[in-house]
Amino acid sequence: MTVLDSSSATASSQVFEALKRDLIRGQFKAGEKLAISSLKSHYQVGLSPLREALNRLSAYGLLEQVNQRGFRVPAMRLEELDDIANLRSQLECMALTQAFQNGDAEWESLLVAAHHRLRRADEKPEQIEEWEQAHLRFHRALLAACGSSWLLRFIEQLHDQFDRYRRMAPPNPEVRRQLDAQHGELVEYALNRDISGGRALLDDHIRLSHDVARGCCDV
Amino acid sequence: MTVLDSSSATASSQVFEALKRDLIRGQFKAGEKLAISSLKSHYQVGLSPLREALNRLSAYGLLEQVNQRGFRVPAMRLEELDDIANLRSQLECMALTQAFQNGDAEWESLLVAAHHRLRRADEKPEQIEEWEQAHLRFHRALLAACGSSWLLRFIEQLHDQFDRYRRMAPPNPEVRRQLDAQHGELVEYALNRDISGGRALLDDHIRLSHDVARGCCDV
DNA sequence: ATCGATTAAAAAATCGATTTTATAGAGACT
DNA sequence: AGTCTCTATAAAATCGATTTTTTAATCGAT
Repeated sequence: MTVLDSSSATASSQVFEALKRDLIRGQFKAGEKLAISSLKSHYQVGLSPLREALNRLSAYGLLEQVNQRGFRVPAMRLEELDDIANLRSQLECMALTQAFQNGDAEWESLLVAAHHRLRRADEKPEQIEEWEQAHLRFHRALLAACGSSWLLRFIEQLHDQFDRYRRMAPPNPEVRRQLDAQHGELVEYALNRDISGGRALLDDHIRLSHDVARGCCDV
Repeated sequence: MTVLDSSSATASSQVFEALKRDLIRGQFKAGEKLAISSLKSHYQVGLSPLREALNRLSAYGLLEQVNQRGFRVPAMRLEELDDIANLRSQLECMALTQAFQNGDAEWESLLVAAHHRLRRADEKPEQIEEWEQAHLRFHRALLAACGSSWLLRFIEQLHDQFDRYRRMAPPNPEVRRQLDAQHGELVEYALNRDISGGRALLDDHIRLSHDVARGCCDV
């Protein structure tokens, strides 16, 4: 049973966030059909806010809705992973270029701060969720200054999709070490405004995760 | 009062489609707060399917939801129009390249067919909606063979956003003539697999609509 | 045994009513 | 007059029950 906080947010948006997290974490089996009544008791909400959350999640692409047949978790397809990784790489390199061109001192300091928090989160390997959040925020901070809110929106969406695949892979300390090193290098490139270096590294960074995820995506 | 058809689609998805169309058509004032009860009577549906549709539309970006304060139509901002047009241009050129590389005979014939329907729709100027639909389908057909479903998804979303601005502009026969000519040329480039020519033209095509829309977007 | 139709059960979708929250307006005070 | 609080109203969000549709099981026929 997941307890929802009692902030001013509506029940609907709380379930949305909780369900989104769980879908990306892989708490549901790929291709599985969601049993609404069990979700109701699991997340402790009524039918209306739950259905509203499910509708938002299907518009976002983390669920599929079939008319009169409810909601299902999208299947994992190798072809789709490749599509997501490839497009993510292209869009993020595009954003990186603009961010390196437009970024100001404020952007730099937020990026350095996000990187610091990521390194700190790295120290406690037992709390994956904290690291995941710090990781997402780091990548957000890297591109935040790109100046295009629609580009950032699509990148965020692809990142969530990508993570759904990436998080299927078992933890690999060696890969993790490499990825962490790349995060540090990305900050260096950002501060030096080295666009071509940054693009190449970001591309490698995504490719490395992609290759790992690829190994766990059957069919 | 909008009458909904009686197909097998759920009330929820029918309102979604109808509302989406009306939002893009500019039937609601930009920045306006939606009065749920009046929507209920206008679209002749109950509260639940209506709210589900509104939730999907905000996840899609055609509405904004504020906690405990309902749904509102996003404001029109010149800055956002520029962002949308610019990103749309980049993503569509990316897709065009891939479509021209991957497209087969089936793609060619569907494109030619879509173009034909667009020209036919052009003949009856009184029925804007038919032309709009044919126009959307033509642009879909042009890029359909790009091979990336996520890229197509984002392009569709941007196209809808763009149209919300474009359709504010009053009809301009001269511009329309130019755009129509470009559609024909795009087909030519597609059949010849002329990627650089196609990209340049598609870029011009979007820029032309962008310039027109820009004139009607105050602030 | 397989296919098709019929029906019972389960699940999805929708409705109407209730609860909660925001908003606007009246009155009291500075 | 302006600001504050309180209250009445309106709107949003949620709940519980009903309706509709799908799914699964049963029976009969080929």
